[in-house]
Amino acid sequence: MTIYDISKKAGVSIATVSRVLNGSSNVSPKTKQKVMDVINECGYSPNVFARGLGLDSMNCVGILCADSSDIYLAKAVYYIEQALRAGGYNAILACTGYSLETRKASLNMIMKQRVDCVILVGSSFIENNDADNDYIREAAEKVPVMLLNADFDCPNVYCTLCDDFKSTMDATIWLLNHKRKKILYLYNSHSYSAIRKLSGFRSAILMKELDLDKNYEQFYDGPRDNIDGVRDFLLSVRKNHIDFDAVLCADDSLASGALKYAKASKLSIPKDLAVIGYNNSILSLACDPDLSSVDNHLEDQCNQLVKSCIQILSGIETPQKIIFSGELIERATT
Amino acid sequence: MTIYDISKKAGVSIATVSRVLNGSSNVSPKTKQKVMDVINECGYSPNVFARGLGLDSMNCVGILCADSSDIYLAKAVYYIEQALRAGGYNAILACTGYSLETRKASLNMIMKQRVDCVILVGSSFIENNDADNDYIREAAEKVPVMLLNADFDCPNVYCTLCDDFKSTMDATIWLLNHKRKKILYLYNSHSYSAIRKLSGFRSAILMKELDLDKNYEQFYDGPRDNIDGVRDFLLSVRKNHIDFDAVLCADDSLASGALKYAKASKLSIPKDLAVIGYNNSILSLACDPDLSSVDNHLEDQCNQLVKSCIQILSGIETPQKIIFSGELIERATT
DNA sequence: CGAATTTATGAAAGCGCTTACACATTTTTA
DNA sequence: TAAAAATGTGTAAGCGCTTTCATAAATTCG
Repeated sequence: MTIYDISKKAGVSIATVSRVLNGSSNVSPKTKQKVMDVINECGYSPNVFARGLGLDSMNCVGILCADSSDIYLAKAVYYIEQALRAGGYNAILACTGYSLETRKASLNMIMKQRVDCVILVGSSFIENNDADNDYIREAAEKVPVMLLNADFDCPNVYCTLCDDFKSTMDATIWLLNHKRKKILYLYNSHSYSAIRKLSGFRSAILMKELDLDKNYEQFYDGPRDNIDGVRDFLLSVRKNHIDFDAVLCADDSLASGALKYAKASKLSIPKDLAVIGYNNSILSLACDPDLSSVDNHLEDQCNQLVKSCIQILSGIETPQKIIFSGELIERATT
Repeated sequence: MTIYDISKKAGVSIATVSRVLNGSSNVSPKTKQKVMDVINECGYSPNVFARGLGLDSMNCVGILCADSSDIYLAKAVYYIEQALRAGGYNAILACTGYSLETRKASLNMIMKQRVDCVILVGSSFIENNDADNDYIREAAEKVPVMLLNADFDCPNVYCTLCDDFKSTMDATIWLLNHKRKKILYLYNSHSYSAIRKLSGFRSAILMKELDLDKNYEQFYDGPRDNIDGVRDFLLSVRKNHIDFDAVLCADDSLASGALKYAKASKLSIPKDLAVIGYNNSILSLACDPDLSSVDNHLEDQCNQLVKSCIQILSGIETPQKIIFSGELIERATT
């Protein structure tokens, strides 16, 4: 079933069929209807390859993320895929892992698929050493690059992010205002947003005219979903005589580990220890007690990102940076 | 940069370039090397559309799942995508939702993309009313259909699944052998695997010569990640004078809710109430106490599924059904 | 009402690749 | 050593679509 079959049945040329298929204006209503009827009757749909060859576009965008099984990234990928499909685009997915090399390889692979656009999900795509970000600049020379949760200045790169700096600062201030004296900041990534969060934490400390202390910025270097590992890590931190009455976490899984730590240390939550997570994922409700967490409006961010994406692909001008703000959801751990 | 450019630079015809690109045997080693050198030098890669047009294949498989943000499905999608890519295939992802209509629509959409194969992730794709599964049979007439976690007899359909019947039966028997008298089976789906699990539960009860009681098979009809909803649901079950000393759950999120229920009812775990989850996801470690859960070797299943998939696409004969067995991971809730 | 526009349609030339077929060259066989 | 077979390479015909350009038909205008 090709465009020729349709053109024959409808008694028109293939050019006309193609025109109605592509919504060209120069077709008379009668002809259009006639062709549409035949198309529906035959259940015809054009061959994507041939169409791609002609248009050099497949109505397809590439979604890259480090690890689509990470709860947070999985949510993001889901929202993005849904929004893309609602907008008439297909999504091809590639998980890159966290290393620069594998990311480059994945991006190349995706670009070869002639996607109309790539969406990079997660700030781990941006390296702190700016020279290492050339791979993104190169991609942006060919197609629009959308970044979720990262901030990157470059033509043809569009960012949608949460103001992690402010959210973390606010959460820290909130803790300080609620009588917490020694807040431990716990993080597990050196990505752009992780760094921004850390700065927010520091700024809050300084703003309250307290002293910065590196002992209160702990980096957990284990696998992301190893909750017991986080617990053990905090136990060892405590053993080093670092005393804290609150843990502010860059991620809910870390916070989940912090709760396990509290239990292992027989600390009462939130009396002896306050815990705040980040992302407000399902983990924050699976925990016991229910975890307070910073919600960064992921769904809104994803919808906005895709909206921008589709606008750009339609040739409509679009702001290069859209910033959402986070919100502390107070539950039983604060 | 097209195949013509390469052929000129290498001083051969485009047919020869195409041959080395496709690993045809009829090229002399010298020519092959010469062409490869030019290709590498120019960083050329063939246009996927043109190639697709010629071969009617894009080296791409479609992954369908109801909801890629579900922890379990997200893991599966991740493993599958990784394995596919390692095998040289691209993955296009579509989330279908749980209704038959949206599933059909998504499958149609994916088929139009001329994927070489579709992978249906999760037993929710199989309807209990067999006539409703015709949409899968139709798809299977065009491309191989791989099913994860479902059992479906049909030419060109290949299933990789866990023996949920046996796993659930074993878990039930385990509970009975450990002095639990009144086991509540809690589930939230009518999918194929959910039904299989339920049968496993019933078989165990019967095997121990106990009586089946519908009151001990409770269906939770809320959103999948609403842990508090599960808690409330169990509270209402209890209020109806249904007394139980163990909850066997079809999913970790249900089990997570059961733990919340225990806490709300001031029940001690596992003394007053034993809880077993299913899937052994990250939730089972975020819970308090650590949740016992049935592990169904998801990663192995996914790798096997993709292995089968690639074999089929390479024309190698492959078993139509591969069954893994589950394993109860005992933790603090039993 | 005839000339100038506008609108609707078709013919045909690509898009970049694969591959059947033809042909030239080399190797094997009797 | 000539005939047969195997090997290596090129030519050209698609694959199914989009789109330019030419042309025919309908509309507008002076």
